[in-house]
Amino acid sequence: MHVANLPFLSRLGAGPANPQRQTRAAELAATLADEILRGGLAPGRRLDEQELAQRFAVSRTPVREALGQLAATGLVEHRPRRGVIVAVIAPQRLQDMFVAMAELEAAASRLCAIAMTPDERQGLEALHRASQAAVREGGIDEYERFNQEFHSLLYAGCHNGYLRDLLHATRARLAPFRRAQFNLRGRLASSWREHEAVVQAILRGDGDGAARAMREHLATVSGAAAEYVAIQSHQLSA
Amino acid sequence: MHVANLPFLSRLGAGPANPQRQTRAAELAATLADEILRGGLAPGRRLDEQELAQRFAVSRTPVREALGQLAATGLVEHRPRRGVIVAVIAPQRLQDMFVAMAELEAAASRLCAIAMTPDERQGLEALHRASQAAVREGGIDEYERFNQEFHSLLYAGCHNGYLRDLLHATRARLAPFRRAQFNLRGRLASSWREHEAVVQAILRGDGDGAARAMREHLATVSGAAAEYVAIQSHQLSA
DNA sequence: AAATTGTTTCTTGCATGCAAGAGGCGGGCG
DNA sequence: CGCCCGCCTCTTGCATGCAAGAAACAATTT
Repeated sequence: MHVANLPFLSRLGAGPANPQRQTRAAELAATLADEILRGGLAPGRRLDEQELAQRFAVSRTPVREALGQLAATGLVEHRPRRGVIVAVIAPQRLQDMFVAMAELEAAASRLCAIAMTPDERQGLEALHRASQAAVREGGIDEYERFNQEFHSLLYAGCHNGYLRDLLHATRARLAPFRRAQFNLRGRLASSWREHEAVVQAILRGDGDGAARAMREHLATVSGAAAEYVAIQSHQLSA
Repeated sequence: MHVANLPFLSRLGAGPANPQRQTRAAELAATLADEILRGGLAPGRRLDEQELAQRFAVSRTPVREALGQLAATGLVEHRPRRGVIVAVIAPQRLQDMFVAMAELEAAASRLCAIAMTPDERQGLEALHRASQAAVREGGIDEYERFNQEFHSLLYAGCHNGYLRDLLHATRARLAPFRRAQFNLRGRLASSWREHEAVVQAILRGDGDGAARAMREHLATVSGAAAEYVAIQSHQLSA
């Protein structure tokens, strides 16, 4: 690339209210992670340093740093001297992740039953009640939003930052493989009832009950893993 | 979609020598991770690029890549344009990690009760029986080795690679704060009895019981978190 | 003396250059 | 006709150079 170092151009498009400027490498890592988790970059796809450098109008150095960071998080795989590819998740590992996710959510539910503040309990109950309307009217999209918020309240309510990080990260990794719409179709009512069991157990301070209810709830959802092979092969062919 | 640090999936510093040659950056990252987890580099300590470059006889480039990877795993903290320091773990987060660790081990125990093969069950029982000798003779070091092996068998027996990774990573992060000897002194017999409860539940296929027993076992151990403040302030002053 | 501001120095972030490994290709060989 | 081996090219890994930000310092002012 023959473009000289033009640092005075770097703020273009960055927006005016840039609170605290990050490094290029961090921005790139965030952008690429986003694309991967959204499914825009299929597993197995090669990430060429020069190509990315051109695309983002930077030199290879920050690109390399970004790829290295992504490799450290497991989102991409680094084969020494042979380049970087988007990580390919084996079907067995995906299955493991769904199972582990259920256990993590169960643990969070248990902690919620013990540790949630009265306000948080009220908030959870209120949200759950509100979602009932979406069930009655069959609003899948709306219910899915309630569903996400429901789980987010649990992540917050467990009052455990580390567990919350594990949950967020695992959820993000599983996001490309969740077909929420698909899973919810025809299951709105039963999903709501499963949530109901979780909520009631939490409200009565029954940690074991909350954990069990959540595990059962997710056991049905995680059947989605079966889809994986089809999705994976489809993505690889693209 | 926002991707936070995914500190827990790091395989840095784990595992034996890689047969295939790695890059300098990866070696450096592994070495530094090891030093940090062993406590050789205290939290808050500044990591100077040039200094590290000299020490390892490389240029700043691979050092920077290594530090970036460590930052992605959460082991160090990167302040843009202000350098890198060894991550300082807040007391609250440490407490959270102990609690989460207990939940993860409980989950593993549950899965063991369900999924362990007959061979694995026999192996676990055999190890547990063998460790009884160390208890009788008061061999703390010996018992600690049995203890580590015991937990390793559970990590393997749950047949869930993702959960195993979470457990390994969390255990590694907590390693500097575990004072195993301290915790075991005078507790050998009770620790063994707690293990006994876990083993028996697993052998009879009682997942809930195994999880509960493991949670109770670790609840006593995690009191170690209280030590943290003293350790931390001591390390910071060095 | 404390605070503030201008200056100097040090460190980081990024671009570029170069050498070595990996993969592709064509020619010689079985 | 297929296989193996050397060459060539492309990519990666690392070193180096340079500019900008941050910290350290000094001098001036209040």
